[in-house]
Amino acid sequence: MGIGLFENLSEASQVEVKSVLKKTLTKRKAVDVSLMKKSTNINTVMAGVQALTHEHLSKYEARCEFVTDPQRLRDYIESINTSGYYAIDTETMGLNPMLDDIVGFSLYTPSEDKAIYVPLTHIDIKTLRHDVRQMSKAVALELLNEISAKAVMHNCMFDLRVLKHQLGFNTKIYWDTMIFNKLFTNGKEVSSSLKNIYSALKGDEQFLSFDKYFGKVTFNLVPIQHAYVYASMDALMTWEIYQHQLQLIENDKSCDLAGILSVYRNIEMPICRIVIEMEDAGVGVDLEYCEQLREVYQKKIEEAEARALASLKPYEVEINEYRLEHGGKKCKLSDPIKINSPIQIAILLYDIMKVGVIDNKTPRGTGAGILEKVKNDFTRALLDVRENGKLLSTYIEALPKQVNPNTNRIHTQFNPLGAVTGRFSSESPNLQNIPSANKDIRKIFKAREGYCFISCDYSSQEPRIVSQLSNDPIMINAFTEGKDYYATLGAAAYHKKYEECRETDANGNPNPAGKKIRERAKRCYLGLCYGMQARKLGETLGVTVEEAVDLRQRVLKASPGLKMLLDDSVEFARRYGYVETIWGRRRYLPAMELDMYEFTFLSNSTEAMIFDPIDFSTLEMYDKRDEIKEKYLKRLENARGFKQVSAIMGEARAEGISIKDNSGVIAEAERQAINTRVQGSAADMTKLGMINIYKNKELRDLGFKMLLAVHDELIGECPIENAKRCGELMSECMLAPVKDFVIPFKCDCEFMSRWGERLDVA
DNA sequence: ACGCGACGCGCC
DNA sequence: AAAGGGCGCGTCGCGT
Repeated sequence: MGIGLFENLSEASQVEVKSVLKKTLTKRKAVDVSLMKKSTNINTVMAGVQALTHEHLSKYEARCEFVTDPQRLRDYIESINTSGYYAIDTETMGLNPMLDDIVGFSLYTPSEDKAIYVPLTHIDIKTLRHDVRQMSKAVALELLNEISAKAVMHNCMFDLRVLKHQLGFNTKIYWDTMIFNKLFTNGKEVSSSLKNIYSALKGDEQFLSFDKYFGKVTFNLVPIQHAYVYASMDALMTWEIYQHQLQLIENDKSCDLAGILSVYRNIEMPICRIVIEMEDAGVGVDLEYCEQLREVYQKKIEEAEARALASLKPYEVEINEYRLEHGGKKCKLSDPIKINSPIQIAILLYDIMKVGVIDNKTPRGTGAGILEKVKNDFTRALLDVRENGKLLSTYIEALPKQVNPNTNRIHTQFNPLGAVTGRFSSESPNLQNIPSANKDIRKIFKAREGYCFISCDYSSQEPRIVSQLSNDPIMINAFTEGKDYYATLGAAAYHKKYEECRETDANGNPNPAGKKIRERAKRCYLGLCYGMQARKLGETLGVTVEEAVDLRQRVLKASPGLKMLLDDSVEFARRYGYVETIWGRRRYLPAMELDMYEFTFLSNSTEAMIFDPIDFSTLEMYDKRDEIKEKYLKRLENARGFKQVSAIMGEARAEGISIKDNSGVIAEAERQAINTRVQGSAADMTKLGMINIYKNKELRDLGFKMLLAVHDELIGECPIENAKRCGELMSECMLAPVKDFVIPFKCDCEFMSRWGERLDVA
């Protein structure tokens, strides 16, 4: 198969190639690489790569070129500058843009016939040395710096950082085809990968992903003559997708897409460089403190584990009996017991202690809620093990592993479109779920010498958004008067005075009765926004379902605007198949367009008979299909309760009709419709706040740098002496996007030497 | 040995 | 009858 790339290699060289490959093979993830799976033979692996690239990509050779001659690149860049726009894409050793080296880059501009690939760091597998037939990084950088045209990329968050860190090329992004695609298809089940978008665009051909072609083989090992078409095509595809996206906007005569386009232009594109600066700035970590914490928490866990095992002593006989009955040594209940195994815990709880079913939904669940209800020595100890174990493995031990050795800081990746609602997600590590209740963990993060953290968060951001969206007089009043919103809501719901529903009385003394009402109003209100049902609300408040139902009715009556918001969101989503935020971000909700019940007439059903060409009586059967459907729909509509519904569905199935119940996914989409408008608008607001902060010259001059975004909270760093002023400016910038709202917004600032450790600044 | 889904749980 | 929105990650246990 193919030409053996290693045929001419000496034995010794083969061994060396193998070691190089082995390193890279263990680094990368593999996805279905059938040609490589079975064999570790290097010849086969590389021949597979070659065969695949040849099979799929050789037909594009005429549109691609690899460039090692500086003069050719210089000419190409002149072309780029003439046309004013170009697409650029990088190939790298991995997916970490700060640590993984660049292997080459590709360019395309429409005034040239071909897309080009510029190889930089490929290895010649014959000599196992740097391939001499490529351009040096320094020369490439010098030439790239001549570009004055606007750059189009697919996922610029990655390429911009690679170009900056691995090549020293600092450039700006003009258009990002991935961001555009994600925004315009948000919520639909489509992939935004370059190859998938392009394949959909072309319709007739599947363009394979990096993994499909190269699997675990890093790109520097792919010989340039096999690599360049793949790489060049990335730039070409990006360009064509860009053209298609321009067309999409051009054709939108009714301006249906104006809202999303505005989010694209005014939020998501500007946010890119801001987030890149945050990621590159990183955040400081106290490794010695981590080590101290590790010891403390390890002790805590050992102690709790010992307590858990000791509490099982009374069950020793039962446990041994269970093991004997269930496979002895192979029993799932291992010896010693694995305290972190939910399966083993379930056996202990339900089969040995026989605590009975606690939660009907998860009859053998071992979650914290269930353990708290069982409440014996064992579950108490287990909860301690869980809690401290989580803290140890997820934070105390994991965070130091993420420290970049070059900067001694953690450089999280923030994905601006990581959540469908428009929120950021954060990964490697996730800095948006660092424990706050626990007072130890956040202190792992410390400000630079002479600097302090400033944290500025929107005070009750989502309730204010709800009030803005619903235009409810009670809510507007509470916020404009600066009253406690939930106390106001509680007072309106229970026809009491506002003062009676506050957590404290006029003198600042605790007011338990008021606190209770306020708490109920709050839980109920938040529950409504999340689509929580009365049952669950009752559970979380510790009241009966009846009381919960009553509470909900009271709150909805007290706040008619909230009721309208809930109803309108669902109605809008049902009519249009999507919802929008205040700023025009859209989330499609395909489930809203489903029928409550879907009918499939199986082969043994009446429908099958219509295909019998001899028996004309089946024609009559065909006509009856809709009738049958109608009949079942009527019955399902009138059915009360799960039992009746499933009985009807069973009956239908006996008749050869399968009925799919979509009520679950539709209800889920309804909850999402409501929540997305609220959460998504909040996300837009925070992002706009970030953009304002970034644009503020005074903040920049004061040495302020943004570091983290945690949904409704922004955290930055600045010299301690400038902290106070920076806090004021931050707050101003964050509030600017909502200055015209009927609801006043508010931000709270905190200054910290470590995260979670307050600092007084003059 | 490794990928993957389920579970459980940290945050807003 | 039953249904809380949005994330990422560690562990387990299964499957290949």
